[in-house]
Amino acid sequence: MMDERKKWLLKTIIEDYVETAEPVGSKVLTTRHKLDISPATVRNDMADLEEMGYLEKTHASSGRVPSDKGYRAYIDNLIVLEPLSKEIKDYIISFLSDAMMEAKSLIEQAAAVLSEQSNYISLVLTPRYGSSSLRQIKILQIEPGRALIVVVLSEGIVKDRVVRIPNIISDQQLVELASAIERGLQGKRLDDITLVTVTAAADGSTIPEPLLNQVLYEAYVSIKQAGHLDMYLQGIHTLLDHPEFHDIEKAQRFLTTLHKEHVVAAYLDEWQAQERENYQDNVAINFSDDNRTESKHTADRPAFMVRIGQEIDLDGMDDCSFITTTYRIGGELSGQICLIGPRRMPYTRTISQINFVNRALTEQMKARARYCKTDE
Amino acid sequence: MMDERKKWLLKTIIEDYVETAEPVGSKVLTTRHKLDISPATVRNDMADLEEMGYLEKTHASSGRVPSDKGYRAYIDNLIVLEPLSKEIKDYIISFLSDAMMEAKSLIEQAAAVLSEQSNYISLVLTPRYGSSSLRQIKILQIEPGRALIVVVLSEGIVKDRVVRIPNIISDQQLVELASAIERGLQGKRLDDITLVTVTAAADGSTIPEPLLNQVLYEAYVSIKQAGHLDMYLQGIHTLLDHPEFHDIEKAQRFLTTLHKEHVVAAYLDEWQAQERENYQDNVAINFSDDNRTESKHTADRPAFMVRIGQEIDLDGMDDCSFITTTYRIGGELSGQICLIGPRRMPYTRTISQINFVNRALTEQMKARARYCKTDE
DNA sequence: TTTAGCACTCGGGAGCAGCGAGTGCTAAAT
DNA sequence: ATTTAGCACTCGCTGCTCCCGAGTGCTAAA
Repeated sequence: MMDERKKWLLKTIIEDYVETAEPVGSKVLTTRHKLDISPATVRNDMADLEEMGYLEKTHASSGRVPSDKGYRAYIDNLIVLEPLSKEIKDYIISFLSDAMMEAKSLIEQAAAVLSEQSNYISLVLTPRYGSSSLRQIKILQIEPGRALIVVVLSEGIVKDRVVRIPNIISDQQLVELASAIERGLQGKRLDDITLVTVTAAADGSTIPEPLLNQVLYEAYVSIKQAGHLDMYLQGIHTLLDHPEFHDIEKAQRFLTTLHKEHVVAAYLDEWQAQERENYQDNVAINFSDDNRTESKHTADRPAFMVRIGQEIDLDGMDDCSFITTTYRIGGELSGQICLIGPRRMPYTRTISQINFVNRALTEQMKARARYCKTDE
Repeated sequence: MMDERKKWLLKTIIEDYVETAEPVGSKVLTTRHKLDISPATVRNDMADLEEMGYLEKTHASSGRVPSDKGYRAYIDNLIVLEPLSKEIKDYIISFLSDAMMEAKSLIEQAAAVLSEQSNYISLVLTPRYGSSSLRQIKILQIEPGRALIVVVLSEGIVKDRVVRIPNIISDQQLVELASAIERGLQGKRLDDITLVTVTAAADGSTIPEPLLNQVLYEAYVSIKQAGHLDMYLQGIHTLLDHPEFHDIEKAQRFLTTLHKEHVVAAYLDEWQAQERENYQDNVAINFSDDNRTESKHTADRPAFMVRIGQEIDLDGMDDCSFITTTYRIGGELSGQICLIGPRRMPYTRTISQINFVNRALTEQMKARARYCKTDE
């Protein structure tokens, strides 16, 4: 059914289309690649590929354009990733190393560099820290009536927020309260901490009852919020660089959906959960179909997922592609890196980029851990 | 030269154009507003207004469109602001009151609500805190090798960052170091603090020399960064709602410039400085030209500035308008609220909105201060 | 000073023709 | 059994013309 030549054709058609953004026809294809078969032969194969659902026509007598299914086959079976150049790799690494210097977090920088390199929109989700545990909690009085609550998780993640507190509590009382809570809850999983647990831990505080409750509530919320997932979005300005968004309506719907950040984040999060279940089935095997397939990185390449077109059911994003990879911090915790662009995307390049950013990010995290832990 | 009727005409033409986005012609104008003068008369006046530079034609036989100068005259002399409805006001206020509850800062929320209400892009700059003074500095060890440095300014502004430190310093040493610095620098203006001052304040620490220097440097940077201006941008997704950006090239250039956030921020910041100098001259007097001018708010209305079209020299923004107002925190410190949209903008509405957000923001700041200070 | 009347301008949409890149199909060639 | 040449056909795009309508400026009368 799907012989080697057809596979090669499909791959080539997709790559040509990605490059030119024009439907590709039989004639052009043969000349462009100096094929030793005639356009007519190509036409026959194309007709077959179309019947199998890998290609589509934009109108009755136009060239072919890949369908969702075509892209899917390409990604799953045909693609040959090309390694990034040394310069690019070094650039990405140095970009992330600088992150410690600046106020921006490593994760934020990862989103920035990915978007910059790919010229698409990037989106990085932090892990949900629910299964992580509490290491420290501090309450600093900023001024009478306001305090900064700092929560440190076992992975060294720091989150803080400014809260209102009753304005007649002394610095000393707050410090004592915080250490009581810390002692009581240290090592507990975030998910297992409740307002009741917090209150219990604070037993013995010298702060009078009603005032205490307010502070405890804020502490509780801070701990809970520390477990929430954050999201960094970068590169919206690249949107109009891609002809598929020159249709204003489309671009508008896209932006509107993207603006509802939590919707997109929730969507990605859910996916990740699903994906982890089916993981066993999806062991993608790159069956090579020509001898250009020298460089395979199956070993050290982080797993990536691609969602194409209709597979995405967010309004206004049904002719986009999402490329996502999962990065890990320590054992349990994982977050996601995501690249959003039109379906017509140079996957060989973008996948390499997202994979490398993933590797570099993970590397930096480890390096940080190593630096901090002293041993190992 | 510019009699009452011409003024009224100019005002009406601008308001019609703003509403319809179509060049306005003499016929339409007379019927739409049931004028008791004929189209021919209107045409004569329009010709005059054009000659004076207030109106333009898009082509030889088209209706008129306001020029930069026309908008300027409108803003300076003709506009009659309309107060916001009670509902809207309440909504804005409640939106900002909630800010304390969420992680987002008041200022970030102000940007969000302004953009949401106006459906334009909003941008809020925090003050530069250089002239503000240091109230607290704390250094919390997160784990060996990493610390959180918290800086609190006299206005109750809190900023913090995670830094690397040598990993053999004890918690106790850090606490002592921080209080030494705090004692030494408390009440000093941020601008007056240098690495030398910080080092001097830390004299007597038990941390050995080379390690100490690293920490001091980070503390110094944290203090300096606390003085920097931050910027919150909201509402990019509204861009394509406005027909003037349906030209892809234009929208693209706009986004590219906006992406260089620091450029825009610097630009606004510079303006503010300039504007403050010429402040005396600019005392805009609304000379009323018809008796609809019942509701003037000259008294309690915060000053706003509008920059129109060519007056803005940022690439890709030369047919936009910037509306800015300055909000104050306490005495010296002031930040900016800015609304960016196309020149054709319902100024009566947007100016009221930005003014009200300014008032509400200032109010919230005061309320917070009052709550914290207890007295007053 | 205002207005009616008129000739003129220009953008934009509708209708139409021709081009070109593409197709599918058939029949001959390998 | 494939592959290929040949051919008729399709359809989007471009450019052309034509016309409409909303708008103008100018002139002469009110």
